[in-house]
Amino acid sequence: MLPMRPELLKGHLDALLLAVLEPGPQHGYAVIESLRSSSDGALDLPTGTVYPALHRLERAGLIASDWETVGGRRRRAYRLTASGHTALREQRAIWDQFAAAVTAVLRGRPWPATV
Amino acid sequence: MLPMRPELLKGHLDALLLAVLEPGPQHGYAVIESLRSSSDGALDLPTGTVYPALHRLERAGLIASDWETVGGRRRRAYRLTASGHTALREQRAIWDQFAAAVTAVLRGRPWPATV
DNA sequence: CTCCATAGATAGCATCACAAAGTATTGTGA
DNA sequence: TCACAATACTTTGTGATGCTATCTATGGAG
Repeated sequence: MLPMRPELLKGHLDALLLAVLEPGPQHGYAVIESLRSSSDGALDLPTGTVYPALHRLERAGLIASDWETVGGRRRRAYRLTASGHTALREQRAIWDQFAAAVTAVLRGRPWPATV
Repeated sequence: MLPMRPELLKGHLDALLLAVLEPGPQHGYAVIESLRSSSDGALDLPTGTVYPALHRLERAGLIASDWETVGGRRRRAYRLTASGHTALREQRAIWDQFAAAVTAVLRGRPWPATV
């Protein structure tokens, strides 16, 4: 698995985090592992990327957190808010468009008119 | 067509430019129009984005340029170098991986083991 | 007792697309 | 004739954001 260039993720991280939290609450460390496992190691994000991003999403009101203690360890469980669910829907649509556009250009073929 | 958030493109622009230049030389202004038309308006990049990016690619040796005058207007025709062709191949592979990983996470399904 | 996995935080940096402003030429419409 | 759009290129500065590096802390394995 090639190491992912850092900048590639820019602007797409929020969508990934929201998507990972969609099935149910998770704490930060678990989010990192979810991303890694569900992408077969392709998305192996450092804590310095994920934790600040979660804080940002919480400030934006897209997720909320509760502290919990499990096995003597404090952890913060994040869950999607209503706005978070809405944002995730939008982000998915934006990603689909973006991905289709980039793929079309990279393939050198014109945009598929029939979508 | 939704306005594309700026950061989404980060790290992917080089691949797009190389791909547009693959069929043959083009000048900057034409590159912008190629991107717009081949993405049905989704990729409508400002000159302040494209021209510096072309300079960057030229400094990196992935493209080369020749000045030409057409109808009294000076324009710079860019073409892929050998390194540029190689880079484009790599970038396509990287994009495919990245797109597959993001799509998998957004779809909430595990990475397809059979690729 | 040391080391690793778990769990979290953050300061500072680097990258890069973009906004905004400018130069210059050609063609068009009033 | 004169304003304006389209063509064509350039550059300065800024903002957003992911990453590196470093730090704190606990629990279990060896």
